[in-house]
Amino acid sequence: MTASSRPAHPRERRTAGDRRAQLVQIGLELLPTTPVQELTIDEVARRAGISRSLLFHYFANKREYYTAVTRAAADLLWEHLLPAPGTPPEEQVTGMLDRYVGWVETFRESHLAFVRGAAGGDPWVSEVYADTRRRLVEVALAALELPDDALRRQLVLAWFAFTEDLVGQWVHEPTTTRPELLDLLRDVLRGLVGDRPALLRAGR
Amino acid sequence: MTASSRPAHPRERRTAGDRRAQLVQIGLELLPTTPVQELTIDEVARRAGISRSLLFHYFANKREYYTAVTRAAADLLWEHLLPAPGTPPEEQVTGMLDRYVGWVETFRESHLAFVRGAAGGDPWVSEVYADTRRRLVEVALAALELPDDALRRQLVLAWFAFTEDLVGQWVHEPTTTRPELLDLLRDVLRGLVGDRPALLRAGR
DNA sequence: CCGGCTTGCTGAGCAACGCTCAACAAGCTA
DNA sequence: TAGCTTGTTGAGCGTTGCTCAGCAAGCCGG
Repeated sequence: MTASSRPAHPRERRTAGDRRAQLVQIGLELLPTTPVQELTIDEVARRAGISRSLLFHYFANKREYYTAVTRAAADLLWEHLLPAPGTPPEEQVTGMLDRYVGWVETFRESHLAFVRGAAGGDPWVSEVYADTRRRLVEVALAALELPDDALRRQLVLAWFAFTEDLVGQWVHEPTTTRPELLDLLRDVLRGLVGDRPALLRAGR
Repeated sequence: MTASSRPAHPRERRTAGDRRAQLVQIGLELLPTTPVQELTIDEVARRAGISRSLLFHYFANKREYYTAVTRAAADLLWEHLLPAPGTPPEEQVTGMLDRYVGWVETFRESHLAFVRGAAGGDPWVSEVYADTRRRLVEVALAALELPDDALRRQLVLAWFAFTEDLVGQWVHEPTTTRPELLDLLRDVLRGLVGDRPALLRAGR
């Protein structure tokens, strides 16, 4: 009123791409403290220094926004896990496992929050991570030089669930050494789908 | 207006216990179609034929309501899985496994919706099912006549995650026969925590 | 310099929903 | 009849997701 008609924070104008990226980034930063679906448009807009309306200019609705955030988180994980091209097959799986545990160790709550959000509630969000997992199965089976029939796919997916759960517990209460954990996980996987499966008696 | 001042549906007065049970029951019926946290008070009250206000008389807030619904679902599962007293130990685990698969086969979407809701999002809801799982671990380890040290607990919990995931996939795409599935799950468990563990090299 | 176009952006406002509160009413007891 | 307990409701408030008409900043052709 007393001052100029310009707002205190002069309106910051960005390109569409920049703004979208910023909003997703803010979502990522809020992930550890807030379940994805409970992010409020108000809070995100406030942190971005924009109006609520603008967020709806970039995302049709709230769900589209937080699925975008979830996808961004899944992509970060995916890129971190993927073996460098040229890695010999036998090292690929151990490498991915090692990096996965490292990832969980580094981000702890943040990652657990992501998994929770991805596992539960909204089907749209679940589908995002389910997609990433499916791609990881392909990579894993290829690295193990095994065919990916339906049964093996299911077993590797279930082994992911096992791994996620176990590593999640382990970072909070390390009941074994890190190398032992890695060996265990690799042995379980080999036992499940390896070419001379110790467990997979149910061949077809 | 034209008729008496009484409402069309004459007010149905119930005891506190009955009303609470009815509301929880309605929540259970809505579970398969709606993620727990997205249940609207309006919808539940409408189905119960009461005002929104009354629901808040029985549950302090929305979360308290849907955790009650979740707990009810978890209790149903728990009661269905528990071995009958007097069952010989070696039959207890196979029996629980058999009943678990039967449960998932029977309720399919309903159960998957429950697991999703329990796994994701709201920590309060997660805790409800986490509690049930912890009790199941105790039962399982006792049935296997194994000590329940920290490592074994973690492994059995992770094996639950494995089982839930695999059975969830299997009911949608049966890649093996039912007995083969049960054998596989039992073998994996034995391999993980048995007294001569095929996989548990990481002893402490 | 001006009109017009594109496009990033906002404010007012609506509808749905969670939640509160004062008060009514049905049944019991005295 | 009076009074107590307790199941129940309607009005209403604040927040939140979402819409819409329109402003404003930069860029263009004339």
